[in-house]
Order: sequence, then structure tokens, then C-alpha cells
Amino acid sequence: MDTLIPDNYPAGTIVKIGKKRIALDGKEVLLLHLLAEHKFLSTQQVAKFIHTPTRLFKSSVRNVTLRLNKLHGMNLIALQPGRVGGVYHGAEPNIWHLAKLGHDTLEKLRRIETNESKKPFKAPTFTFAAHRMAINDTKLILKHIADKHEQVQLKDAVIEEKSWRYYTNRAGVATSLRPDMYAVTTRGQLEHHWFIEVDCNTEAPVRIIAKCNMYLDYLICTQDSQDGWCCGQFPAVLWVVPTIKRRESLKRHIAENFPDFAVGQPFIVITPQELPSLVAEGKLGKLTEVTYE
DNA sequence: GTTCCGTGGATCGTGAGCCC
DNA sequence: GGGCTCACGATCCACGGAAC
Repeated sequence: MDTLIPDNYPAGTIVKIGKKRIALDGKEVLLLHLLAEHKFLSTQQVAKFIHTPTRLFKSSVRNVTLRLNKLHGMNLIALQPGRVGGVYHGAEPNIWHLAKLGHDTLEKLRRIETNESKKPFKAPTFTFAAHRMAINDTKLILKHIADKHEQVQLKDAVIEEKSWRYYTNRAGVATSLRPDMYAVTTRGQLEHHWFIEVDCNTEAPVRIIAKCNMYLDYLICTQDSQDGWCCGQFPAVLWVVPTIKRRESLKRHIAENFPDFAVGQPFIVITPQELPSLVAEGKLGKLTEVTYE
């Protein structure tokens, strides 16, 4: 299930897990799917996925808070431990993830729909939770841009395994390209394909450059003489970085290592505040605060 | 009439930052 | 070091409107 929220929520359902009888309405099933796909979500992030511009965001937050607490009480979801109190200003947000019972419930529903065998439950590891949440935030910004701008549509936004590409590299070795996210947006008649890497200022520049080389390798190896680059469209490789300082650093390293490429072709380095103007207007460098009120 | 949902306002719990 | 203020997210309560 993709989290570009469908107009028709999944239907409510009753699932039996062992001796437990679990009754869920459509929105609660949707919340479980959201957490299954995104692994870690704060209450605010869940609200942003559910939020529509026709209501107040504060109301969306209250709504999902009630439902998340209900699911928590049913042991379907769990909170990341040790999050009470924060290292920044004020209390840190609740970080939710799917519990084993929630996983089993979704698996049961999936088996009913597809007859596929059950996937085992993997307990979440919190090592990469911050990076995962940053990826989720980027996806939310794309959703928000599409909500705010009539001329923009978010046609696709997939993360993790769904965004990975398998190909044969220039050395003839079968390999894979693993972006953080792959998205397709449209602006009027224009369609844009994005490979997105969300940077948390934790990777050494040399690793960024190595990743850029992988993208070049992939683009060259998948170039089709009739269709052009992969997907028939020239994709941009978007590095979303947390600060302007980091942006300038990565841009400098990329320019030094790939002097033959013009700025933004195919590597673009931006902060999240620049994403709206890039996607909605095709402009680089314009800062826009993403607000939900 | 009852229930559900959205809303506004107030309050609580927490750590960071500032000042003495 | 201790107290105070501030910022922030979460939560509670009451109210009104729509749907059943």
C-alpha cells in the first residue's frame, strides 16, 4: 500500500489473532499501514499524512492522537522507548512503530487479500530511526507541495525496497542502486523523476561522491537509445541536506569531482526549504517554510 | 436523541537557555 | 548551582454541527 492517501480509506475489519478478536475501522487500518511502510513516525508526521487542506491541522493532530493511543492500548503499535523529555527545547515528540500484534494483524489482512505467505515480524532497530524519519519528512513535504499547488501532482513516492533498482553495471556485474526515495512529480505538462537521497550530515563527502558515481553508472547502463535515460525520462538525483553550510559543502565536492556537469544536471543539492520552489516552480535557491495551518 | 467528528482553549510535562 | 522563563508536543475538556 502506498501512502499517497486514497480517497476511499480501506474498509473496517475484524481480525482474529489467536484468541484475540481485533476490530478496526478504516482509518485505524490505514494508520497501521502507514507505520508498516514508514517504520517510524511521530504523531505530527502521522497527522501530516492524514491531513487534508479542508480542515485545521491541529484537528488532524488531535484526531490521530486519539486513534494512535487507542491502537497503543490494543498493543498494535508501540512507542520508541526513552523519548519522554527531550534534548532540544521542550518535550520530544512520540515516535510510533508497529508492534508484533499490529504486524500480525496486517499480515492476516494481506493473506486474506492476496493468499501470500506470512512475513516474519522483525523488531525495529532504532539505529537509523532519525534517518528514516528524515526520509518520511521529505516525502511529507512532497505531499504538502502537491496539496498546496494546483499545477503540481505527486504521481509516485516510494521508499526503501520499492525504490531500489537492479541493473548490470559497466563491469557486467549484477548490482543494485538503493536510493532513499524515488518520486515522480508533474508540474503542468512536465513530468519529473527524482532519485532522492536524504542526508543527515552524517556521511563523509567521499561517500557522497561514491554514491554519485553509482548513480552515473546506473544512468549510463540503463540508457536506452530509444527511450533516453531510465523510465524514458531524465531523472534528477536530489540530495536533501539539513543546512545551507552542508549544501554548499556537498555542491563544492560534486563540482570538483564532476566538472563536466552543469549545476543541477543531474545532481541537485538543496535544503528542505528549497524543495517547494524546485518542485512547484522549477526554481533553485528560493526558501519556503512548510506550514500546515 | 445519540453518536461522531471537528474545533478552540487551556493545561501539563519536559529540557534548554538565561540570569542571579 | 538554582530558579525562572520559554518553546514545544501531548493531552484534556467543552462546545457545536452533521449524520444516523
